[in-house]
Amino acid sequence: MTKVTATSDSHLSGVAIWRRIADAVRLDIVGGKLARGDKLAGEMELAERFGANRHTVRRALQALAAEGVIRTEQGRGSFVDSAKRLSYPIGRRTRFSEGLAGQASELRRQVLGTRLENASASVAAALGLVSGAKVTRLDTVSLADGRPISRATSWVVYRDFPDFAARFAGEQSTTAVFAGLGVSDYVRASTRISARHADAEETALLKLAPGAILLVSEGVDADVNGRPILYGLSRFPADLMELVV
Amino acid sequence: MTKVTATSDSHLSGVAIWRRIADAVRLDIVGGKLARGDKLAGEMELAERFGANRHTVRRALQALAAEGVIRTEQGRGSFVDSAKRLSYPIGRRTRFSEGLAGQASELRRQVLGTRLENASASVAAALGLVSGAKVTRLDTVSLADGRPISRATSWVVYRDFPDFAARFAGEQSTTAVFAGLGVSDYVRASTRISARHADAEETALLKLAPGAILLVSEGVDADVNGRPILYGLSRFPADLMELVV
DNA sequence: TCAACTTGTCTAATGAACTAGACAACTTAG
DNA sequence: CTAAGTTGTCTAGTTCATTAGACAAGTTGA
Repeated sequence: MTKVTATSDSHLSGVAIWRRIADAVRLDIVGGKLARGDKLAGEMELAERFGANRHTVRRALQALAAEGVIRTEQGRGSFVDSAKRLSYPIGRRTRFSEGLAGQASELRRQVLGTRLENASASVAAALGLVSGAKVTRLDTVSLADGRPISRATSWVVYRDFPDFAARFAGEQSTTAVFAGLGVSDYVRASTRISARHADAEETALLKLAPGAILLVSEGVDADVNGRPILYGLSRFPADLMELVV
Repeated sequence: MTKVTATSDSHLSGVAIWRRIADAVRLDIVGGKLARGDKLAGEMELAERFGANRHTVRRALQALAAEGVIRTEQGRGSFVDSAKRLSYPIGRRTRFSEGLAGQASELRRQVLGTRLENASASVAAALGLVSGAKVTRLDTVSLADGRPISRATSWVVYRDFPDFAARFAGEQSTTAVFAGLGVSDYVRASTRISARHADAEETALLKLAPGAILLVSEGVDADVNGRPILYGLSRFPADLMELVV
């Protein structure tokens, strides 16, 4: 378990001690050191381990209980109440549902909306367009067993696929939509991965605790001729997901 | 620029408002929205944008100035004083120095130490050993232009490469060490990527602000026959680095 | 039943975080 | 030079984070 230097520099970090303790304990759980049903150390022992007060530890445990990660019972202790992280595979043939099959019993992609917009500098660069060119934007949230696990935004060149938005309403899968538009196959041309804190909108949509960390995956899909067809920006809660290359 | 809902839920997140503002502004800088030398919005405008007090914004800017990300001048404003994120390539032939060549003028790997230890459950599983088998552990910190950009730990099967630790003292590159041990080529068999907050030791070694986010890359290198030879765990400051697949 | 150990709840005190307002000091454009 | 706009620095008050100690309430095993 990771040690947190408590009192000395909590005011320098801007991150409350109870949150750092909660993060450390959650890491042991989603990282596999503690399995579902395991008993956590007692509040006194945790307080000593982190060099903090028992009340501070209690606040961390309350946050984890509110997230559904642990469950606390008076007189007995706290127990792990969640599973390991899901692994999202990334490769040349990244497909959403195939990769997670077997790790969750129910996968669903929910469309937040589509709209036509002018490509920003970064979107235009990724798709090989001039800045301001028309693109179709698709916003989605994906759920595994009812729990949100990713927030994705995709941009498609409007000139090449004017029907993209309309077709997506009927189909649930990007692969199927492109198949209907004459693109029988596509591959991931490049992927960039970074990490940051979730903003307010992401916190709400992904039902996260405020201040949660996101893994951000940014990539371009290209057809068999290497022409860019889709630019995607996916955000995964780092506590729930890991990316496997 | 990302909006932060300020007063309403700062106490629920455990992350101070000034830190969230600092993170949002830093994200605009390392993400490329603001270039070196650009002028930031004024303190009043930032305060309004984030729904916070000017004093709170000032604290965020002071933190960024202390990190060396911006520079503030009385009567004039604040200016960007740092460059974009470095991109670390990940693929079947991940090599440290090759990938970053051209992005920094000086790359250095510093050996913190080597030691013989018994494989933990996760290390044993990755290398295909029984738990407790002897492995050589190597701890390093890498620097680009004098700035720490990664903290890595590697484990090598002792039985297969008993001289690994000794040889690493002379050579600076893992590739060169394996070449001297008869492994002419090796490839990355698998990579898992996650993200979390830095702990106290990582914060110190990587010279980070407390509470910084790390990208964690975990992978196994295998020789041409597919036999695992090295298990590596690398941690990159998410503000300085992104991973490119 | 009893003793030891667990979590739950209360009071109290200190310091940091945040807000609010005012004014000084500096820079720039007119 | 002047006016407008910028950052720097005070004071003051409220809320939250953290510590400390004490005791209640539930669980477990001897």
